Amino acid sequence: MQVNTAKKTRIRQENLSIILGKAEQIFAEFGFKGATMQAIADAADLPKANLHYYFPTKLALYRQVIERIFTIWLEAADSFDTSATPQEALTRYIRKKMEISRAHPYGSKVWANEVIQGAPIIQDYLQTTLNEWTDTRIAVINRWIEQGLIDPIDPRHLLYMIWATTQHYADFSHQIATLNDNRPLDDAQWQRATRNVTDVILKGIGA
Amino acid sequence: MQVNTAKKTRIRQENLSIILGKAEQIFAEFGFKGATMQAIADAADLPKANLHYYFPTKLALYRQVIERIFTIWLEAADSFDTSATPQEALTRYIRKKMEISRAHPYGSKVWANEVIQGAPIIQDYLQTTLNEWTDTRIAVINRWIEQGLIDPIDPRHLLYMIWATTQHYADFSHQIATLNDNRPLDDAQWQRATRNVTDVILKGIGA
DNA sequence: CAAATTCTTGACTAGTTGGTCAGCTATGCT
DNA sequence: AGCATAGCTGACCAACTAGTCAAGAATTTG
Repeated sequence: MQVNTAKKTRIRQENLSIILGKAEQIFAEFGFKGATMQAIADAADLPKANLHYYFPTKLALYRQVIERIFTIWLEAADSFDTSATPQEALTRYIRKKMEISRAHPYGSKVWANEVIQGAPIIQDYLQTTLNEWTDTRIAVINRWIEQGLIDPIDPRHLLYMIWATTQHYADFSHQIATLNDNRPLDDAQWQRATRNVTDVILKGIGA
Repeated sequence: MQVNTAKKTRIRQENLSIILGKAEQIFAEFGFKGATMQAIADAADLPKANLHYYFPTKLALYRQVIERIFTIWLEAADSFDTSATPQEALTRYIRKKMEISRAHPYGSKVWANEVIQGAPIIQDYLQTTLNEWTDTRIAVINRWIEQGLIDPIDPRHLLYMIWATTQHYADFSHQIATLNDNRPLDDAQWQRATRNVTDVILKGIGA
């Protein structure tokens, strides 16, 4: 049975992967409504009807794209180690978020687009998983404050600042490139950006 | 002639204003492609054909919306007083940007959407006006660094951080509200947010 | 090899949407 | 009042697009 399934799904796995990747790109570039199944099909080099064989509707495809992004987000969330010092936890978390912004800019853009438009699809994720995760980190930050390890800042605004700044490098990459002689940031520039962001935030909260 | 024009355009002025306002809202909520002329017409309580009387095409309407937003952005830009101290200039600029995020969330969202999608419409604004403005402020920040008024940080990343953080409160207002018991931030919370952002950034750059 | 299952695809449909237009009404001026 | 200009609008169309489907090709299994 397992062997059977594995063999069955070889082609399937490949096509799913290609379609999801291209869909992410097209959704990021044109928004949900602006992205057409035909455009995604062309990008994936498949006939449109084939897309509907794997994903019954455009919305279903979009949901899968969003879920993949959310998984990556959770991966970064874990790097906010609640048992570490403020310096360690935040440095690692910021670095991870910057790495994700660089590795998955399209995913970040789709997510941003979705939230900007009122999160019609991912509302439940925000209300449950994100809300819970945020509460635990707020508790940790408050403990740091009580212990005098950082300044008494509102933990929520610290988190918003980290999210905003790190995701900005993905979501606004076009603007950043335009102000960088129309070139995307190179390795050294990404490193410098990460260091700058980390330094300012850590120093800014007195860590 | 002038009197004539003024009288002529009374109705026109009113309708233009209503349409642009509603269009901003609909574009923010559904993106360019997702926003329909019919939806904008309904929101403005006008027949669709009437929209096309004032704006020949959807793209023309969108351009006007974007231009209005850009004007507001320029207004904020001026508050970055190049002759003031770092503390004064940045405090005023951040406060202004936070005020705009609160007063014009839809405009900010349209702008964000546009940039995320590669700025197909506003590319020229980025290349010219924004680029020039950025260069002058970079020069100012570098002077501050030379004079030892702030830490030697990359001026670009400081600007990106300010843009990202302040605009986050507009663009991600839905997410912020969700994490705030499903309520938008109230007056006190906006003040607190502004103070937090200002404090962390100023302290973070050693100002 | 033959049967069964999975995958592929061109052609089609129903619904949506930007934009048009001809004729109408309201407004303002002399 | 009468004329000219500006503003309004229902009805319509062409283009586009998500989704369907039936028939065929490829792959796997026994």
